[in-house]
Amino acid sequence: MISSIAELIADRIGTMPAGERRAAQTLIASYPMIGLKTVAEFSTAAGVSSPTILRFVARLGFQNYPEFQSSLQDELAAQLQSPAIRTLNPPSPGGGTVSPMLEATLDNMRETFRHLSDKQLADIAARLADRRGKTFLIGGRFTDPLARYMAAHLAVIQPDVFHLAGQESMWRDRLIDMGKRDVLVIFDIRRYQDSLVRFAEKAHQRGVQIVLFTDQWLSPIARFARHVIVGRTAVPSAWDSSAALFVVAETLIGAVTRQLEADGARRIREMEGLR
Amino acid sequence: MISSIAELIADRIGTMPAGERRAAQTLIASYPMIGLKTVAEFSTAAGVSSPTILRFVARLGFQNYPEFQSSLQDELAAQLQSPAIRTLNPPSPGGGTVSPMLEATLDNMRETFRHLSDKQLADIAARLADRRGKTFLIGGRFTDPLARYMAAHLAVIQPDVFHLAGQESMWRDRLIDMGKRDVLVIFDIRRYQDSLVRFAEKAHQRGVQIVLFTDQWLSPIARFARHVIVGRTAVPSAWDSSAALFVVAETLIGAVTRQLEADGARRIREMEGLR
DNA sequence: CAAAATACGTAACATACGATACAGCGCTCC
DNA sequence: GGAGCGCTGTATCGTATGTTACGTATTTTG
Repeated sequence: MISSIAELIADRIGTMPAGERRAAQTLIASYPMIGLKTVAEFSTAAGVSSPTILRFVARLGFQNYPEFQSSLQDELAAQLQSPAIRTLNPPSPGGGTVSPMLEATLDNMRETFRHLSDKQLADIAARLADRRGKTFLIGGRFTDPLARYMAAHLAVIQPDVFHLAGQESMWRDRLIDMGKRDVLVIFDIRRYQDSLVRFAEKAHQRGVQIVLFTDQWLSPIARFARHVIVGRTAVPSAWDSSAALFVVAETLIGAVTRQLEADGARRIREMEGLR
Repeated sequence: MISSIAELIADRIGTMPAGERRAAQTLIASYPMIGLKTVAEFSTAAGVSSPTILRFVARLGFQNYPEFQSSLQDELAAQLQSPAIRTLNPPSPGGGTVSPMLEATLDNMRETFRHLSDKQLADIAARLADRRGKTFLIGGRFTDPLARYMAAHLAVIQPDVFHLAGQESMWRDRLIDMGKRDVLVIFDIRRYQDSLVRFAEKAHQRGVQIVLFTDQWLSPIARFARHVIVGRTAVPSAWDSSAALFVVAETLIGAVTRQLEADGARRIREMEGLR
């Protein structure tokens, strides 16, 4: 059952030639506004020629372009009347792989933030923004990209941000640079890595403040951590989801940025200048 | 402060002559759809002549009818971007001041998945699971961690998965290994990196199938991409959010895993054995 | 009540828009 | 490697659309 043009496109995009597919993607990207404009505007937006646009709408089953536009308008009108509508992506029943995953992820995030107070986040942000020490970030097998992501952003707004990459021996040697003014951000979810635990313990012994991102079963590193952020990870998949932790990380990045606004803005401008 | 055309009309409808007032009322009655149609349709719907419609829009301050329509469209687009979800979603229960960051992120994900059909994801998953070629992943300055995250997972369930890291010259040389059976997954959001665009173009010329993760402004790489995934990135922060793309990536990882279940399970067991 | 001013519609006009014919190109399949 | 097919863009065409001029109707004002 196909009720919306968006579904129609999704259904047939596979059988379309390259040019028309670009038209389809462009339309979906800013659905449905582009389709309400003229053929010329649509075509330049998609980077194809006008006839390709017309062939595209013809392939969707419309006799001409105005008919296509009317159809889009009707859809929009219906949508505006009952705002709760879900016509774009019907709640894929049964075998649908998307919705359960998305729903679970959204739930995870809500749950994660429910157990996370503003004060906690503010404290951690303040710690990360306090520039008397250095910031180190590291993660496990699947979570190291989160550490990198956070490091990439923090490094823009402040100096002395280091992502610990490569071999274990590499970053173990960096311990010598770490002291009690420094912060170590660790991402560790099941199955917890021994190497990370050992590393965290040694860092802790040196007085390093540890901020731990982990799952609801708590990495053993929690023992040594000054701040623990617990993210829900359960999703209907063979893998655990790090999405909730990712969002917390982004939130923290935003908070730290705000705190360093004065300094940060200058740094960012300087960096822009350097590029 | 007048921000919408509807307000503008309400403001001036008192000073309008009879015919134009009828036009105004007709427009308000089925706002804004009638205004997107032709002058002729508008005029018959209002029971007046075309020139009256034109005088009406002129009185509102527009130079001509198309300009008026564009304005209506912009308004609609803005309305669609921040969906009525605000009204659907109870404003964060529990009284806790949940960060607007989280709300925006959740909205972004819902919006992102609204524009993403099951079929589209299934197609991409099938392509990634098709093990006749290799899979390469790469990302931009802030999105490369997403590429790494995806690569880390895919590499567990199938061979020939490569994350392209390091210097531009490094991965440019890998082009020689790429052919038309191979897939290149690229993450690229504003501000789009020239180096990535060039790389994508060369890969495309070699017949490599490109899967692009980008934002709603569409990286120029969309030109060369076989599949384009559009994620919303707007959040109340100095940075754009990649969280929606992250969730899509996780969803894809899950889908590919399911498709490779037979092979994948064996591989995973073997790997466990090796650890 | 008369006269002027304003409002409105009819009809002619020009433009910009969608549609089409055709040629070049790349791709696939013998 | 060659022949055929399908896709795409350029250029052209017809037309629907917005626009304007002008005459008639209606209201307003002295």
